[in-house]
Amino acid sequence: MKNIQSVPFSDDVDLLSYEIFNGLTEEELDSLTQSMSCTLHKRGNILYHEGSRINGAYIVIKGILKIYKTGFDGKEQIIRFAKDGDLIGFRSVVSDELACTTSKVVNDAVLCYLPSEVLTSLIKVNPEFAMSLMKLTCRELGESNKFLTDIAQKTVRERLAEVLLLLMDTFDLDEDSTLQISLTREELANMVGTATESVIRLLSEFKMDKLIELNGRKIKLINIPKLIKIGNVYI
Amino acid sequence: MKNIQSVPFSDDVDLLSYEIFNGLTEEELDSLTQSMSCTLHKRGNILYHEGSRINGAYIVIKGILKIYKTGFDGKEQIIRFAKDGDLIGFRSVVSDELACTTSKVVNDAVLCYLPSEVLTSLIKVNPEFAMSLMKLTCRELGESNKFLTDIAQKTVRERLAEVLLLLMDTFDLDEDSTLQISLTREELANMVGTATESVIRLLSEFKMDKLIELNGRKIKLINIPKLIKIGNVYI
DNA sequence: CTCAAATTATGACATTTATCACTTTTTTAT
DNA sequence: ATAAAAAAGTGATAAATGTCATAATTTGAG
Repeated sequence: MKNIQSVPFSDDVDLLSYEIFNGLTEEELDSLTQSMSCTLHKRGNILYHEGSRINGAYIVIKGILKIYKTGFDGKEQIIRFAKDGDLIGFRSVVSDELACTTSKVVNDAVLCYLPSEVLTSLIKVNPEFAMSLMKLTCRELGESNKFLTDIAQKTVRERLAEVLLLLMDTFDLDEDSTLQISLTREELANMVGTATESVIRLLSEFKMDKLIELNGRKIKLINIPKLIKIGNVYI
Repeated sequence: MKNIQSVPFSDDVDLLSYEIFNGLTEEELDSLTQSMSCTLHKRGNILYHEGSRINGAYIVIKGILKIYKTGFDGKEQIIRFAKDGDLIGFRSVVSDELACTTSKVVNDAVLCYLPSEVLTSLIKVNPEFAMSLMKLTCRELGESNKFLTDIAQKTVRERLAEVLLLLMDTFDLDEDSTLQISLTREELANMVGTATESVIRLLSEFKMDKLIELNGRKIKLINIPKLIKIGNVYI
């Protein structure tokens, strides 16, 4: 497959710098490095499909992936994005269930594969690591519940404002206060949970109201306080 | 407070029978029993509020609680229900964050309080217990993501059918195929993520279509296959 | 560079769902 | 048992959002 390439594990990647691996000892980290295989994945590549059995997790070294579920009529619902330092696929490994989401590369990514035996044995051997993974999952659960409530109660307009701010938090703005990540209108719709046309119209409205500027897929946030107000986002 | 009463820890409650405590040794279980304080909570009692700091989790011995988030305009979004054997409040203890939900007693409940130190020390000492808690959280996360997708993509009608089936799975039907749990229309609306009036109207429609029978808050499911079809529920 | 495919954009319209105002019924507390 | 409060039910209406059709523009593969 031309869109996956094996890449040597680069020595300048410092696993320790990733929050998840905080509790690991030097030796554990070394053996982890040994058992990892790292690959380069091109945009569009699917790591795993919803419903498939996965035998390990991936740590994202570089790049961006979208994690989504596919609804009854085939429409994607984006659950979250993963970027450097994020662990993906881990939920299915631990819960011993089939993957409940699909992971697709949005920006070319370098990923390291962690076989589930390695992961579970680390959990059993190192309680601090177990705790740190558990924290991770609990935070994710908190976010998922929050977003569930938002989708249930906020209007599409409010949710779109919120999503723009969420993207700002996750991927930052460049010097120009433009969102560093660029998504298609459809992908935005799949985050917000609405129709693509609705996102297009609302973005135009936001532009008219001088909240944002649009330049193809680049979105520049020019009135963040107002977006916060519209999205009912309390920080 | 008259709606909380301390109750002696009854010897016929077998903690081991709860899935979460599977991995614990006899001694661990004994010391756990020692450090637990059990109380009886009346309907309407709030265990903890969203945003409050909680210093322990509760194991539900008996009764039903609803776990919900409060939206911007004060509307509740029910995330899940907890019943015998379920652990609640645990997420905030582990992630070391403020409670992100409120827990309210729906059916009078007996709850045992587990101080967070006891819980965290058990996690550190017993990897199997840690794993079992992690599994629990991961499953919950999977469910939350599924529900998120449903709310984002399904119609209110579909979601109501789905919620009825969910309640069937969680609380079973009696001999009469009536849902064992009875909720107000507003509570149903707060699960489905819609207005109370919409639930009232849709329940009437379901009744007209001979899918259910209504008797006050008692809901009898008389055409489950059709409900499955309407809710697009694949089992 | 070029062309097909994908994406973005826009208008018209249908549908769903929320909101409000009000009545009836049920539940709860005293 | 009775009054007050809460919940259930109903209709009218408005607002939000989805759907469909179609055109313009952009993107990306070769």
